Amino acid sequence: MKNRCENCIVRQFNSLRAMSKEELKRVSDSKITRTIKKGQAIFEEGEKLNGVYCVRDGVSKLSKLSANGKDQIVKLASKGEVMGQRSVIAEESTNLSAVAVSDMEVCFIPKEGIVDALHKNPNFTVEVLRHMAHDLREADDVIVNMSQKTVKQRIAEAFLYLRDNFGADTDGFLNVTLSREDIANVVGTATESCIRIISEFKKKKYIKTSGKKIGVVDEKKLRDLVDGF
Amino acid sequence: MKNRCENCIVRQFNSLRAMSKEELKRVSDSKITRTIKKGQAIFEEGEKLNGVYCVRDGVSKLSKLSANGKDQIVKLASKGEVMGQRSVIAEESTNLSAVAVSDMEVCFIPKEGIVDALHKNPNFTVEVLRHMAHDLREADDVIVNMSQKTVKQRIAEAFLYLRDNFGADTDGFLNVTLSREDIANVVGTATESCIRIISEFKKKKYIKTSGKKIGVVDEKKLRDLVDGF
DNA sequence: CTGTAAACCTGACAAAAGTCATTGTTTCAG
DNA sequence: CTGAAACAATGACTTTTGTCAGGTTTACAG
Repeated sequence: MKNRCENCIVRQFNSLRAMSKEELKRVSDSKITRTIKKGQAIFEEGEKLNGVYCVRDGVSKLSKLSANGKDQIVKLASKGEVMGQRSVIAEESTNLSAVAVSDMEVCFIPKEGIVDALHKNPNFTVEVLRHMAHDLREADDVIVNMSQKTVKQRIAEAFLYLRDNFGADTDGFLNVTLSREDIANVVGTATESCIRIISEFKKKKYIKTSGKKIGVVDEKKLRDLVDGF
Repeated sequence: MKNRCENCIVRQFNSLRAMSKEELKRVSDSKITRTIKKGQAIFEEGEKLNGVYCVRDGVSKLSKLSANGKDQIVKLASKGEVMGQRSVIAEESTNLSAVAVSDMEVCFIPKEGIVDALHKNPNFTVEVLRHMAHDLREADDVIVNMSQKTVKQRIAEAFLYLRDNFGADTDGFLNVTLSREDIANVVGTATESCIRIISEFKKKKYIKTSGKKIGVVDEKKLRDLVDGF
């Protein structure tokens, strides 16, 4: 239980045996836990990170400011996910900001331990590499979705994605609660367009709402919409 | 001169000293050179690749078929670039098709040599990792562009990108010649919309054309357009 | 050369998405 | 409990983009 942070790293990098005992211990010893309130930033676009953040609890949005002043949310990170690896590995400043979408608990892991393990432990590095290759493939899929699908399709897909990745409570409402604006920023559209489409889905009984909570009602219909009927 | 293929690998992976002499020799010995005609496929989406392709000459488009039947071009690879690494590293089938945009010469490098070096040479692996982290960052930028910029902005940006990355001849015409349909598939729009915007740019003297060749005339105007005036 | 297929272009229209303005509804700090 | 601020919703309108249905030009195999 006390070593949940190790698990973050291990899960993210998908390689339990890739890090040696000493490496894990060292990483674990140097960690710092922090509590973050909803709406607070963990780091901002352009900062130099000297370590990675591992999510213990809550959800964070990773976004990038576009030229027209809108945020584009590129990823949502929840329990067990690591933020800031790219920056640490490439030794560049981050291209993304991380802001808490709910109250969070994160732990910070200084880069030294990670960089060291990367250079000394090929198996670990290969696992990280594999993970990144996979992420890159997913990024290609996102690019295709963004440029070929309509806003309606992207919103439908977002709800299915949220349910599959963050789950739903016993009443069928999504575990992550995003504002309409955040949803708009995930799919890359205007907030008003997003609201209108959500209303339409609600009217057609594809989804249900209760306050800010949203629940998937008709998965099949949403799926059909995404796939172009 | 005979070892230009080594250079491909080295340049792409950005690490001359990261591969040992023997490793380089082995990679170089096992290479196979192939000539590909314009329009021919090098590999297709879904195939399992048992090696990577390194571009010696010409340009290839890497694209993915979307649900609505349109191709989305995700990347253009030219001299010195490697195609198929992700697939080999992640041990997944490719998510992209590679088709020659001009007559090409590529060399094929079986995966064994690469996989072997990855496991045995941490420096090499770290370099590859770094390269991939960088690509992933670029992918984020593309996602933001695709979802926040208008078609007109994306087309203007595409011309600037093509000129900066593939250069222009003495008359100012781009070295890569893409059909209007290909350009449309790069920016993710309908061919007709693409043609209309190209005509508009020509009328406004932002670009010039001669047959299929396109040249950037007013870089500043294009830049301003991309940045939203 | 020359016919033909592919590529390019254009107009007319429809659909999708963005913008602006306004109002209703929550939320939550004090 | 309450009032301001943030969020959600909706109408009216414009702009952008896509689609269909023709045309014209260009490339090139035979």
